[in-house]
Amino acid sequence: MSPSRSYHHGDLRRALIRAAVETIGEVGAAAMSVREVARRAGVSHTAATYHFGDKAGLLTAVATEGYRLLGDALAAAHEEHRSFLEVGVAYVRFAADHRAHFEVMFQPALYHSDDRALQDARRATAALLYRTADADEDQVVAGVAAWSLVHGLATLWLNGNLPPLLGDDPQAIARRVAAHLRPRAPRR
Amino acid sequence: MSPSRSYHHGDLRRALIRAAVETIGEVGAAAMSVREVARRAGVSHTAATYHFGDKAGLLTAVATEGYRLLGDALAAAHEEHRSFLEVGVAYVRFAADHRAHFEVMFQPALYHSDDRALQDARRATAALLYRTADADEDQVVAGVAAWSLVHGLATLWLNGNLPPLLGDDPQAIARRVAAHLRPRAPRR
DNA sequence: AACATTATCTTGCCGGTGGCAAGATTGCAC
DNA sequence: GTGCAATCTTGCCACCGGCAAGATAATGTT
Repeated sequence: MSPSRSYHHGDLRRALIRAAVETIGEVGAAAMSVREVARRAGVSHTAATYHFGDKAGLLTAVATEGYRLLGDALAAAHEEHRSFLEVGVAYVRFAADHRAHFEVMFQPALYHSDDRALQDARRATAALLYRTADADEDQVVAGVAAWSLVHGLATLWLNGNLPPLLGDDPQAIARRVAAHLRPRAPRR
Repeated sequence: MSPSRSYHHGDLRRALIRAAVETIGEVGAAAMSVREVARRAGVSHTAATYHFGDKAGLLTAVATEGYRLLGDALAAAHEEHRSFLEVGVAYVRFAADHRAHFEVMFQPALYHSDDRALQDARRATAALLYRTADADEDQVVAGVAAWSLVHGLATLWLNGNLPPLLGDDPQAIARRVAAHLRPRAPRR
């Protein structure tokens, strides 16, 4: 169960990602240092470099995990409510519950955006947002509009650019705001 | 007119902001270093510290300038077209034309968000987005929806998260996407 | 005109950071 | 149990941000 204390540590890779997420949650992605992350995992900083190549590699792993988690959350919301709006709400909730992941995911300059695993995870999640299966361009535009709305709302909320008047519950705000999207041929 | 070559440099402050914007445009806000910016201005790095206090102070100046420029752009668009949609388009255009400013503005962790001049500029610009003069909460929500949409679109476009299918002209995309906002009591 | 004061910029220094090279330790294959 | 590969550490380097002290130049005072 817990191979924490041992010889070669067990699975440092996962522990480092955990520590990185934790650190980013406290000091922000820009201020995160590999050395600090390694310190939290009780390990030398070059151990991290060994597993991830470099700092950007570590952040690539964080972003990849983020896209997978987001995909899971969106799929679950869709499964449970069969509501496009609730998928949007789930998006905002994800941003609020996983600030660190979210922050990294949308700063591609911080990681290796050409990484294979990352691209796969990103593509899979994007497919959930604008159902790209049907090639109808108008539907893609509608999907982009929906994604833009919830993404913009999430980021503005995260960095405190929303008027305090609206309260501090991101999900409630999301429902009110998303209602301003013109409903358009929901399923095909 | 150009006091560029002289004794104490003339107006280093403006030159440093220029250099910072230029550097950020090339390497991103996170990778910008005060030393590099100072180098481009032909000056020691502590000269920058003298004018801005610290690195965050320099970025505060960049963000402040950004909010002012954005406010001007939005006001001009409103003045010219009297169209709410065109204000949104202007927002996206600003993000595309001033990537560096935009990138800094919406990463408050990078600068001193409690700075007076910054708050003033930010407040003034925000007032243009959801006309906060009328206290009607529903109108504020409508404004937040509009801002969220264009802000999300701008950021997604900036970091390459839009489907290539839509082309590469941010303004054209903005017009199509913004059309999905439910039109709501435009003027008071 | 001489001097003091202030604003502006430089040099020198410090701890911290990311990355590399070399080496130590440990698990595994056979 | 011996060789081999994986994993981690130590030692090093250049760069970074920030501080203290000092140099230089503009301005004000008389």
